[in-house]
Amino acid sequence: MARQQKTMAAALSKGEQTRAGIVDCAKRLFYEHGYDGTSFTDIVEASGLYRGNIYHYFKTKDDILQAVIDRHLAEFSGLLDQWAQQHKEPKARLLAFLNMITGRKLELVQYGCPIGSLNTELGKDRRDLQEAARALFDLFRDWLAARFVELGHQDDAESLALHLLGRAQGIAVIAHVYHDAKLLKRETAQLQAWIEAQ
Amino acid sequence: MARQQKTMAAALSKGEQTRAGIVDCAKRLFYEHGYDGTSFTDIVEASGLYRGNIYHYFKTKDDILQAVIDRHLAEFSGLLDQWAQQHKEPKARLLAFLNMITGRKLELVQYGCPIGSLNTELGKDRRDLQEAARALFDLFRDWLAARFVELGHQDDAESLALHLLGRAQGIAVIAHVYHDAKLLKRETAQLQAWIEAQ
DNA sequence: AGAATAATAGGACAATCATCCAACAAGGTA
DNA sequence: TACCTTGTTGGATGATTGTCCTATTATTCT
Repeated sequence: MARQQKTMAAALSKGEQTRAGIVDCAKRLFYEHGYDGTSFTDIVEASGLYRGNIYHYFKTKDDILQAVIDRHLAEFSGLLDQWAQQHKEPKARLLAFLNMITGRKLELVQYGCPIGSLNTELGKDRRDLQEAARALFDLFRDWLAARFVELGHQDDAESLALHLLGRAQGIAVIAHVYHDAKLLKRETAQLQAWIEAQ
Repeated sequence: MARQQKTMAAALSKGEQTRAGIVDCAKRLFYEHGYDGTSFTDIVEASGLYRGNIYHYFKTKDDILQAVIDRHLAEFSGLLDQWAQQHKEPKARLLAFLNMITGRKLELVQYGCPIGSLNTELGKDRRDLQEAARALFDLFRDWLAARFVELGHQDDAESLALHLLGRAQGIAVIAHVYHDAKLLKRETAQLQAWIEAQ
């Protein structure tokens, strides 16, 4: 019975729901307060569980982070597929990437880029975890590079992808530091022009 | 006697030396391990003091951070003055900014930008401290903007300064995430061309 | 229905954290 | 010399951290 439910779209067992809820809360908390700034207690309280219970799902805090990274990967991966379906022109697909940025400008201004700030934090003292978080950059880098290949830039597709990623990161950092949504709009508009010139 | 020594250039009293040593160690530790990743014990051990002694100089860890920010401000401010003296042409002065980045590429690749990563970390959970750390960005923004005014961009000098700062931040983030010094060189070369086109 | 497994409840653990204190030594000043 | 400020030593503080038990209850499978 439960096996059959699993084949259905959104039918999760009770445990799977709890686990997903923990990852949801942790994802938000890690984004808003950082990995180190979020304690086990914070996650426990946010997900409405008891201390010991969460340990039934994740052995360590690092395991929770890995699950959060996997969740991010799944969500962004879904977004990329969506963009590829919605737009057929390479440039239109690249512009969808910029639309995500402007569409999320409020949270970006308030908390910075979830991928960039996570990597920056983990890069300081947790190189092992940063390697896992780097996969999020890889995901975008490869997808963007594929678009530049579509545009005929076979030789420097990866360089262009990393250039675009870097520009986006820089915009996020400055917009976050100065809590300036207008700056974010202005700079993404410049990036848009850059894409259209490729 | 001690009063007279203070009027001399590099004559610090014993206490002032100890205090400067604490700030030195904290500056390095905060950069390499982050603010939250550095404990009081770490600072105490790195500066070769005893636990209680450090409290004689700084009441709280936040006070140490403020002193570290002030130290950064003083050092970068000295750098900016130096560049202004060494170069008279506005573009040459702007290129000196890029030379700092390429000159520090090894530490940038290893630990990221000291200003950017500090602001990113503090922006998560310590808005009060991030406001203090933002002064480091202000310092560069204002100096760069003054150079763009010299180049005749009176109206959008600040926008151009923030654009340049953002580009530099993005380069630092990506180069750090991928530990890629070549990427840093390649991207700064593009920024150099951008400056020369202004 | 009964057995096996998953999930919940609640507390305990040692370690580490920033902070603080009080006694002590040193050094310059009167 | 006596005094007072500055600096040193070394430990103690309570709060918080991540991790880990052990019962007990709920769910799932046969």
